[in-house]
Amino acid sequence: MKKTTIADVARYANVSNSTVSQYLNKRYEYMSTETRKKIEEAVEALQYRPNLMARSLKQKSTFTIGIIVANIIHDFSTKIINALEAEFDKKGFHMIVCNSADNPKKEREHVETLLEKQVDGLIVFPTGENQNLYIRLNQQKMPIVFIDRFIEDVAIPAVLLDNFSAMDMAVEQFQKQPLAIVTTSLALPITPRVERLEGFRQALRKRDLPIDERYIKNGDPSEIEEIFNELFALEQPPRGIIAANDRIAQELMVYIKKHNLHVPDDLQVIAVDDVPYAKFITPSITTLQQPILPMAQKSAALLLAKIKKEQLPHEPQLYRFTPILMERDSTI
Amino acid sequence: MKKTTIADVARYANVSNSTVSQYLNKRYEYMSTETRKKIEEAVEALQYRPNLMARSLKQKSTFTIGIIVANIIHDFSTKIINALEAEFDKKGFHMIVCNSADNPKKEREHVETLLEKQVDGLIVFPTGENQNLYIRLNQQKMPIVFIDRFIEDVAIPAVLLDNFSAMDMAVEQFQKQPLAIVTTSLALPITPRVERLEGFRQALRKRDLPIDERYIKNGDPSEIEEIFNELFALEQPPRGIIAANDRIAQELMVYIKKHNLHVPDDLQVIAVDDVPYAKFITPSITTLQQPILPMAQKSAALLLAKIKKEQLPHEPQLYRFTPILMERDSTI
DNA sequence: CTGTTAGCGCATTCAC
DNA sequence: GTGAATGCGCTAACAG
Repeated sequence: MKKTTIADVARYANVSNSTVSQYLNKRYEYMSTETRKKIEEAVEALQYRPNLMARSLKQKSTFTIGIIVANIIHDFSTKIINALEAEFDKKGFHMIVCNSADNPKKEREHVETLLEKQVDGLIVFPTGENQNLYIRLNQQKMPIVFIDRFIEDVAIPAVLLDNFSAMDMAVEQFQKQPLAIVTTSLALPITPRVERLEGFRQALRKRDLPIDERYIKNGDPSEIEEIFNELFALEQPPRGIIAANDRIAQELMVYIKKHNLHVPDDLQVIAVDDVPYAKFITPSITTLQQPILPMAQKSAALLLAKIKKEQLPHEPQLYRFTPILMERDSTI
Repeated sequence: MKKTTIADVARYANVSNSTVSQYLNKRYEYMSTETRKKIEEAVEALQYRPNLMARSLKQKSTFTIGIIVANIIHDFSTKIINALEAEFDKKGFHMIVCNSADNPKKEREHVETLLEKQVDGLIVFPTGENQNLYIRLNQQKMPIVFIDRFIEDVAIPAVLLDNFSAMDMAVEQFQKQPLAIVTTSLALPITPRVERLEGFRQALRKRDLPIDERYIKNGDPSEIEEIFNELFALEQPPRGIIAANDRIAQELMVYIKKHNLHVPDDLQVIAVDDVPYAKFITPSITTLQQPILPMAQKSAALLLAKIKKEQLPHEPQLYRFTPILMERDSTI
């Protein structure tokens, strides 16, 4: 019942604890082939498993990293988690996954507990509200990488979509006006939401199209249907609409079906995030796919470099990834 | 740079380590309000954070549990992970999430490392291949709960769908014959796949319908298109088809669009797992929704009970959950 | 109420 | 080559 320890193995093999420790760390030069064999047998016989916590306590490294996603409900979050898991698994790291649910307090608490658990590094989708916390951690050289979002004036690298190019690419696809964009709530200044709306405005400006804030909307999922109602009650209903993320895209699909809107003739549609149904729904939906795998790989690589203290001298703060346009029937 | 420890706090506050430890564990009865205040200040001034690993080493409990999903690619897995995260978060537990990718060797390795990291318990989607491992762990009283699948002759509770009722409900919905079912690869005897095919056979038998194995198929995602080709090349193509999980459902949707099959007139469709697009695609798809939240709650509760040694005397081994039928246009 | 002591399981000098 | 001693940071008796 009681766990077998290194001492049990040592006793069984008739050697000292430290020799067993050497063996476990594969420093075989420090022992005879004979003792090595004895220890091998003892480990097998006793079904010995080292206690990595005790080891970590000594070595100050746990081979586990903390992930804090802002909202596990988004498709993008789960896809990133999956990709990160694959990356870190290759390097022998485990991930503790937490959800801040876009709640800065929960975010802070998770960060603290994760640090108390001595994780080697942190990957977080920041809510945007804990600047001081991150500034402090950064000073303490805690390895951190942001994904999807960043915090102004905090020198922590962030991996995210090039939201401005994305919106430019989107606007470029539409043939008719007016254009609208809808995203989830801006109650917090969340990077992709802010940037996508701003990118939308820039793309219109660049083309000398009028910017009318009545066509630039945001709201909680529960309010989205009402938002669409308002949009389509305007004297000039939108002829093209950008769903700024997968949640909005889904609401839009429901709305389109319910009100029997004709895509793309009456309304053209582009969704950010390559939702799985985009290609087989009728009509198929044009999307801006985030390059999940490269983004996850970059994040993992950045974090691992920091953990190994391979700090690049002048590392950029923002790593922006260009989306992949999947042209389909909703923008023909 | 060096982490501040309990000793630093003790020195700063002019008390002993153990008094600080008492304070940290909120055993305030054992100290004067004065010293309590002093320690409070010291903790604040030094920005002290306890090292939970050191604590765990002593107390033999880490408040982290290991999750091993068989295939993170399935919608069901990520939904369960999300629900579990919420449950365990409530109780102050963290989760280390691993993916075995349906590879028994990876599964075993993850189990071992997780144990070495001293997780308090394990929730796993077993591949089905490591009976001996689980039997051993169960003897050692390691708290474990299976989800979605179980292993024969291993006394570990499993939370899963009532696949037999599910198939009966599905068959009941169809109005025309012949009926077919397709699931992912049976290279490994994975519970839901085996049970859904068997449940399908039972449902046919019960209704005195012929059982023709040519209509009961399985294969890797890459082979699915070919499987549909075979199915629809039969002298009597299926008039109703069950997609036994979300991956198959997606392949089926693509196939239907590509070959312009008419649902539900030519072909009726039911999918297991309530895929997000089911309600807004045209025609909408009838699904058998797995009750994710109750399943996650049950699993978490079972595991936590085991961890707290509240072992029920005669706990059942299998907790089967009835699916929720979402009747939509694909089976009208 | 507070301090002393002795581990938790392992790694690492440093003598032998 | 091998072992005894020390400490990682914290908790838990047990004295005082």
